[in-house]
Amino acid sequence: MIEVKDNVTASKATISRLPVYLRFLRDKLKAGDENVSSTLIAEHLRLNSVQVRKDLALVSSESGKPKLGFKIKELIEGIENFLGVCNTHDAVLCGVGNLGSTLLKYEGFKNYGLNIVAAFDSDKSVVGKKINGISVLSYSSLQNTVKRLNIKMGIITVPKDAAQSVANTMAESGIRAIWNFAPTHLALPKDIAVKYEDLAASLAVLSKKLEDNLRNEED
Amino acid sequence: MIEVKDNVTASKATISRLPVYLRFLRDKLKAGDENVSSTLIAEHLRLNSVQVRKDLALVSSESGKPKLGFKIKELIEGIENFLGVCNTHDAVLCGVGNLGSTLLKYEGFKNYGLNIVAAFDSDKSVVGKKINGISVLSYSSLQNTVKRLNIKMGIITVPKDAAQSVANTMAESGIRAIWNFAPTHLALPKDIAVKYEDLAASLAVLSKKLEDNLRNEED
DNA sequence: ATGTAATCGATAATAATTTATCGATAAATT
DNA sequence: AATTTATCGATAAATTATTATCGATTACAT
Repeated sequence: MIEVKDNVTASKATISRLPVYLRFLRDKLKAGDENVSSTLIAEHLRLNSVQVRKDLALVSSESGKPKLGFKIKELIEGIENFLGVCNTHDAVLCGVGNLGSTLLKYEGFKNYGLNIVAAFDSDKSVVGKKINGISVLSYSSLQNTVKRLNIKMGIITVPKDAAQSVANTMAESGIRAIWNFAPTHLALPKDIAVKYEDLAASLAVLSKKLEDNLRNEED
Repeated sequence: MIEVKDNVTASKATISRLPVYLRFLRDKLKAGDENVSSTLIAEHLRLNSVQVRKDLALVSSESGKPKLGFKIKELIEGIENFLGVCNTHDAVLCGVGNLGSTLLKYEGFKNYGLNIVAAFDSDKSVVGKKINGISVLSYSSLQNTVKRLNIKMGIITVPKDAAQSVANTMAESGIRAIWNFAPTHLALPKDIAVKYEDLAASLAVLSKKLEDNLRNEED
């Protein structure tokens, strides 16, 4: 029986650190370790140990032991539970080009509670195919499928110019969360959650870090 | 002549918002608009208008005008300039699988100052090919190439288990910033900047938003 | 058994970020 | 020309996030 903490609010920053912990912990477990200290996690992940403890306190039901740290298994369960790895989200993907196909083939999502049930494209040459076991259907059937299966999450991997239109269709079909990989801004009602997968933004952050590092060395 | 603000420090949060502004502004410009207010940007991007003004003040040399807002062109120039879209970074990519190929084909990087000069893989069946004009070389030549061309940035798109080893090689070759798409944690010296492209983390954030939205509706 | 070192959790302090307020200004309107 | 309105920038306040401190606890070594 997994104990759940309810009414817990984690900041966006914490939430994005949790999968990082999860990864690290899974690696550690695989390596045969049973316990881990916040200090060790912090060192490896370049974080502050107090922060690590605070984050973990939010999601883990058991507390750590002095000198030993935390039980890795416990932590993993806690994080998985918090992130809802168990209560899986069904999703549809729209746009089976390079990126779309790549995502369909990506096995890692299952570990994080995402289940892509169907893909859509308007290009007849890909419709009817199966990628990694997921059928590619005609774009015209998106709306019906989403309604019928009561799907709440959509992934957009179409070209820039088509993205807004796809997003609108998804919204009309009842989708409430959109993961947008198209390099464009989407105008959508506020009750629809949107997450932009913005490679440019990531790159900007990395470039800045690099420049800062290089500059600091000169001085 | 582009005026540059120097010694400006933007927070990580600001830096990751800048590309978002940039995209939005480019869209607006394309749509024929000349001016834009912080209010409008904030509304569309779901931000606070004061925050938008502050962010823009960091990167833009001209100030906005009451009732009109900012000149879009000015803003674009300012952001591009700040993000170093001009001072391009050369980079190498390692791991020409699904994801690697997709990234090599992605044209958007050029708009953000990233220039992938070569790709590497240990699989002989892809070595020698060209993808989007970029040669795929043998992994064994990575170190020499990086040193010779004095490349500072590396992109890792190899499978999980190979990532650490590739990262080490890159570090030894003089690379100072690593963009890691492999779903694993990397242990690296602190003077090497690392940016994890963590789809799981994005997904976690989106899932949380979705759950919160759905929960709020029940009440 | 006793002491030592590592770690925890709680609380306090600090720092960073976001948001609110407000007077000033410039375009648009009357 | 005067008034209204939208917007700005600056400053202040509030919120949030991070880091430091410290007594308590527990395994491990002596």
